[in-house]
Amino acid sequence: MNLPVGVEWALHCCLVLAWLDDAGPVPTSQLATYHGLRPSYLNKQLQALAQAGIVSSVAGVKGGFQLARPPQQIAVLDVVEAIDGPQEPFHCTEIRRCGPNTAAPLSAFTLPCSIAAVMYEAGAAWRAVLAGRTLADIIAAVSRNADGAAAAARTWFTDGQHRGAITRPGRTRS
Amino acid sequence: MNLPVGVEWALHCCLVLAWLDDAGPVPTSQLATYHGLRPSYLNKQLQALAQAGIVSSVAGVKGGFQLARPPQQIAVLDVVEAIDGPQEPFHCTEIRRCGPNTAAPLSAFTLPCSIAAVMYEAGAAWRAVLAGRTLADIIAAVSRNADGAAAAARTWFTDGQHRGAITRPGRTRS
DNA sequence: GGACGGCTACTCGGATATCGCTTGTCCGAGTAAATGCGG
DNA sequence: CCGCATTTACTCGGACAAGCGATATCCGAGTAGCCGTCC
Repeated sequence: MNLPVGVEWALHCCLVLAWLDDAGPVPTSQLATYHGLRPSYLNKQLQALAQAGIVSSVAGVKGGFQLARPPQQIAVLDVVEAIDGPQEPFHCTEIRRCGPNTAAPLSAFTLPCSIAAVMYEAGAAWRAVLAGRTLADIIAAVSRNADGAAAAARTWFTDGQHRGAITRPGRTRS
Repeated sequence: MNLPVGVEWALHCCLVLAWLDDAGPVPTSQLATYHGLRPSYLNKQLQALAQAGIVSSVAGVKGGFQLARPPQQIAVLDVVEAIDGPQEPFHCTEIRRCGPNTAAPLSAFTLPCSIAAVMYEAGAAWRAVLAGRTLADIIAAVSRNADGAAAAARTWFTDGQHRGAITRPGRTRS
């Protein structure tokens, strides 16, 4: 029950891309430098986002990624499922049918497994929260909590500061 | 974002143990045969349940496992966390502080990351559903959907049928 | 001076290695029942 | 026949491997800007 690290990376990148919406495409290298992440692996996450239609990629020398939809139309769930996949956390393998009950009539199993039903209900609650929060909500929350963040990011990116790439160690989880 | 298979196994075993509450301890081998599971690996899951205080183990020749609490006091969340661990699905690594913002004053980050807040909220919703459903609820649901299941299990276990262990292939996910 | 063709540098995109964690297995410590023996 | 010590078989408990997915990296295809040349 661990979400891939790429989910966090993708969400933060989407937030930055929303802040820089009108500034043209942003390349992976700048996003990686800004967040202190490895460009190679971040590239993979952004590819997944592009394949899901959340961001659009433009090739070429001034290329990069930009949001494909306005932030109000990007749910957090969209980003999570783009990286992690749309599968349920819990998979029912119908073990209630694997023991001596194999001989039982098939009609006894028309209704779903009650255990799986509870787990699916929990998964639905999880997705409901993520589906109800959009990128616009996060933007609003950040502007409430740390108002200067958006402006600072815009300044950093538009001024093209590439100095001092602060890399963080890979694979070591604090 | 995948729950270990052991979660499903543990929940089904708890259900059976609840049905056989007054019949004394049930050994791993019988639980494995009944569900068509590998005894060695199931033993590991039951150990985790015992360590969490959900089931109590009795050693010896007629030993096995039995529920340590009445089913009304065993939430589904207890079983899930006993197997999967109590950790959040999402881990905030504070990447907002890793880029050029490293130089920013610490006071700018007193409030939690808005992205992490949404993810934590989703995790809380997930746990809330699992915490609100107890083993007794599942028993009630099964008796509604498949009334004969409990009685059939009781008969199978008390009659001591060990014949024909139906094993299911490991690692192959249908 | 303006337009065009070629070049270059930078970007995304996917194919390719590596590591940790879940999965899977095994054997030893411990215990309670069963058994044989003595009273 | 009853009580007790020994044996025995069965249980849990934890230590020990294997496989797969997440993590991490690299290089090739493609494109847009730039530069030199020609008209």
